[in-house]
Amino acid sequence: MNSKIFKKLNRFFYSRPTLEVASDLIGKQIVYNSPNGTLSARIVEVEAYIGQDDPACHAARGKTKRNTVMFGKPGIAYIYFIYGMYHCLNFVTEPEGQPAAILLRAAEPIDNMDLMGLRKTEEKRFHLLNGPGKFCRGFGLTREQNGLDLTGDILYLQDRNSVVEVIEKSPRIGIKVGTDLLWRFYDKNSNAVSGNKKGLPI
DNA sequence: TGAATGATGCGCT
DNA sequence: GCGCATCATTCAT
Repeated sequence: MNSKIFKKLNRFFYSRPTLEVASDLIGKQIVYNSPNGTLSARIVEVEAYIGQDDPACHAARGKTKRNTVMFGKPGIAYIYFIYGMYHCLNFVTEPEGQPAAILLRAAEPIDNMDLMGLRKTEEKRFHLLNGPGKFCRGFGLTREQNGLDLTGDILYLQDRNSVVEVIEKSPRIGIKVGTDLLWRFYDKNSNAVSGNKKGLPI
């Protein structure tokens, strides 16, 4: 079976230093066995949010009901609701007790684009998942999936040995503090990076 | 074609 | 009440 040749990312992968994990995530495949079918995409853009000293991190002012999973074990999905209408998906990193996570900002659709497209039609291929809110909308992820274990069989990441020639770094997007840190990573050669107006036909 | 803005709900002070 | 790890649309240039 195909699943045998792809290695699912395990707990140890996520437990490492967040910036290492973030860089390694570019080119990996995210798979979601949703109620409507299996969706998958190639990750092309992420951002790191690390600990209590990062002013932009949700954990900067301590543990709250919302950010609890960030303080838990690595390899868990942290999903929050934002701007009254969007969701953002993060992967919890670092050993338990060290709050940190990686925001998934953009991906290239692989399997079941039509399912993603049913939620938002007339999209072009590389415009379907090119933003954190758009990714969750395309995949149908909401707070109901907050806390899902990424080492399980519902939502997980795997290594497809996808080639990434150039990983670019930049300041994180959409925040007002911590903008001096170059904690955004993206595949320079992808057309699905957020903010790219071009896009290509399906 | 770049900048400004409205939509919309919830977590946190 | 305020502000937010966003996005699509509108408006000005």
